[in-house]
Amino acid sequence: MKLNVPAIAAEQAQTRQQLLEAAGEVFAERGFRSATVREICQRAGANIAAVNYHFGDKEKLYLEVFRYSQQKELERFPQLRKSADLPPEKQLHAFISALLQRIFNKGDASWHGLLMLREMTEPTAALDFIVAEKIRPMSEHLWEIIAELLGCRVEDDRVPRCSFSVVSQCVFYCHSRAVVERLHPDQTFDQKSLDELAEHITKFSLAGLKPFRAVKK
Amino acid sequence: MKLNVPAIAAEQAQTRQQLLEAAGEVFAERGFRSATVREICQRAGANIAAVNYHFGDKEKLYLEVFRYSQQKELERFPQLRKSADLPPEKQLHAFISALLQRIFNKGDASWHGLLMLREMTEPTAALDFIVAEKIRPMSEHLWEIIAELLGCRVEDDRVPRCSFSVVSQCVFYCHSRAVVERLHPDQTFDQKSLDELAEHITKFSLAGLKPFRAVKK
Amino acid sequence: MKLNVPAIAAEQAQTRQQLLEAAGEVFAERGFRSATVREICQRAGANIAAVNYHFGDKEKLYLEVFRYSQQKELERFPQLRKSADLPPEKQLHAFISALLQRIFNKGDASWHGLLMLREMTEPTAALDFIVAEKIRPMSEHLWEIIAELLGCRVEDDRVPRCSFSVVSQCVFYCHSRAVVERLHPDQTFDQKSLDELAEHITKFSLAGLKPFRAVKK
Amino acid sequence: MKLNVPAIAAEQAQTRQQLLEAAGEVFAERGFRSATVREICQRAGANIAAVNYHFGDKEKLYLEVFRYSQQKELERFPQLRKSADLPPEKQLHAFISALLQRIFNKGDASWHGLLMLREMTEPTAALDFIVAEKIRPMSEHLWEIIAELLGCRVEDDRVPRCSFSVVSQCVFYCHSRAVVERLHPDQTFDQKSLDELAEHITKFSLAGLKPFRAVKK
DNA sequence: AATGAATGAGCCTTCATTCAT
DNA sequence: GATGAATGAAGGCTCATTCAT
Repeated sequence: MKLNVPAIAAEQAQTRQQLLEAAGEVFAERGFRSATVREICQRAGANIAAVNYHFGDKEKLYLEVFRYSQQKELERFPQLRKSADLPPEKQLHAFISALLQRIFNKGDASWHGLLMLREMTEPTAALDFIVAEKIRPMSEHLWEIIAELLGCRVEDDRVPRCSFSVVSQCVFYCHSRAVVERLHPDQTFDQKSLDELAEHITKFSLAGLKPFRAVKK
Repeated sequence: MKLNVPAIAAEQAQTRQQLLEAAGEVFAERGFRSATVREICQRAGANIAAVNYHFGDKEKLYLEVFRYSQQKELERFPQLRKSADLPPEKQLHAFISALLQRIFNKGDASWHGLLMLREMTEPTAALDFIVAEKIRPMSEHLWEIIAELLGCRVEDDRVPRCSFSVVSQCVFYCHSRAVVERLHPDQTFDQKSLDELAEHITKFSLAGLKPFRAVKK
Repeated sequence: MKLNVPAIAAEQAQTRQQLLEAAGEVFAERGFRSATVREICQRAGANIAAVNYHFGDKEKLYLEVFRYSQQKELERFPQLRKSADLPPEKQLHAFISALLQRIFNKGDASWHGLLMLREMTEPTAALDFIVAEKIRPMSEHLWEIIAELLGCRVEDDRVPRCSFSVVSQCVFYCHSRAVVERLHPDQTFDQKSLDELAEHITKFSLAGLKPFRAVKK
Repeated sequence: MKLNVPAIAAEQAQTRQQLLEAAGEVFAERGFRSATVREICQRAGANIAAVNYHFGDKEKLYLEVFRYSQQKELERFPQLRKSADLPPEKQLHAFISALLQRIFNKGDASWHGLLMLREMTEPTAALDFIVAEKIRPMSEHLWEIIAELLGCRVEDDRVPRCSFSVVSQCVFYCHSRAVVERLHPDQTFDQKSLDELAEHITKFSLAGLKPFRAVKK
């Protein structure tokens, strides 16, 4: 009968996780303000008071959702690592592919990107967390690839600008998805399309970088 | 006593416009849900019942704001027109410059872009209107430029993809502004920076387009 | 038809007053925390949102109730004034009588005293207001009477102590009423009893003051 | 295993007492409604369900607190007894001193008086208990002293009135403490002040009783 | 026996909307 | 036509209480 303690702990953890998942969905769908604690609890199959019990209040739950999202993403997509043995062109293609995969990541975690998008429009404390834990590491990885392609140091002024030119082409399909779908209703985002898209962005970017190359290294 | 009727009508029109301006600001700042009718009416110096009186309800006001925004923008930025006499490289640069200008458009109409951004995250009927009236015309203009640069027909599959690659670099600084400011706190968006940015994007894009050029067509 | 403006103003004022009266009763009966805005609005025949509309929130209403109470009391009991032509013994009797009248003041204002009693047990900002506006003026009036009876200056140390001895006998029947009623269930507080009580307290106090008289003036 | 049962029983009794002490404090500080079961259990170092487990519900705990308070007070202050060998003047002084001591009783039991004060404003069943167990015995003791001083029978009408006049001067400093502190911020209630106060009240009362003395009876 | 996760009623407050004037 | 007092639904949050363990 001593076993019931871990059982209870597990049950509590389960309720907590269900709340986090439900909150992720609802916050992504409706935004922080429009999301109601009631709906979150209903979707999580929990009582109306569950949010306050487990997280204190709606705002703390919101922050916790981002922490949870980041943790889940780390589990699903082990950190992109610079593989020094690959040529930088291949590394760029790998980076672009991976970023698109994350963005169009379907399934039970599809709200992660939407939440981030909402933070862009109306930043809260959560954005600082995202930038520090997720965006900056990815960004620095890209800088190294770009610097190598340009034949310059990572600190060079051209690096961030060119990085933005690359990244922007990827996140565009996340941020402007609603517009893209209206302009090209037949556009899909299945795995095949994603591969083609990665191909296109890599090709465009590698060529785009050329005029910025250092004359001499 | 009948003489004051036109005066009253003018006053009413003024109240209407003040409501639209105030609503634009407040909707942009807070989003549809968080914006309160009270604040809009206060900023417009109008009665709390003014919104319902002039527009029926909050939602109809929201749609009306976009119509008003589009109309105002047409007045301020006469439609970008393809100037067939310029070489396509110059036309691309002009397009990019103009788009950045619109996006970072300061002044009393600075809420137009923010409102559009909000529509990306949470599309409403307003987005259909924006796409039809604003984005599609601009998009088609860009397609023509790109098609000419690629030496292919406007209907070619490469055209929209390459267009997205160009446009994405511009709107990135709008959509991801909050992130950019956190990654590079010293980045400003004054006129000089905007010109340099247009220069960079044009250079990157012209080079990026090269490998997509039709060998012969 | 221009007359409707004052009519509306009057109606609003009436709702406000009904809310204040209802709030006074409910706060007195239940205390600040236990009192519910719902009950206050119901008793006032107003909507649940009326309190927030007229007073901002529950706390501001609470403070306003005290201001209202003080104003009402001033209307009903014109300020006790030292009538220098009466001998101090008569003045003391008049003071005690008036204080008892106030305390046992029946009718639609019977909650005033109860509210004050609650402030004794759990002081809020309202008590500072009461002391400044109501208690201190009365207190200073009594000091003058006592000083004259003792044949000393108002600043003398004996004055406040003896004043407390007098006042305490009056307010006792307010503060400890619940106990008094349990110890002597047949005790009533009608006008006749109040007169007898005033008689008793005056007699007791005048005699009690004697040993504190200044030997020489 | 059976051997730990008494140990457990002792532990349970200790938890019960800690709950009573904590409840006394919290009820005194916040009042019945504002006091939360959570805080009581936390202060007692007990589980949140402890109150319901040990006392049934919050209200039963409240009543139990008074029973506990009375029992504790009996232990600390052995019943004031009429010492027939002392002259009544000394007895009155002793009574007043003892009452003031109880009222300003500092230390870990300082909430007893506060709780009683709360019962004055909003009597519950607890007040009946207090009156029967605590106030009536003290009251009857005072009546005997007063009757002796007045030279009349205990049943005489003057006795309760004069008793109230004496008692009121003592409890005043408890009930109106918040006001006294605002009118005379420099007033303290240390032992020395209490002795002086007892002196004053005795002097005032003995003199105040004089005109009520039976001429002959 | 004792725990603490979970419950649901109820509180204060906000807000778009209505309606008498 | 235009106002603003009033409405009532709904939201976040608190709390005593319960119940499976």
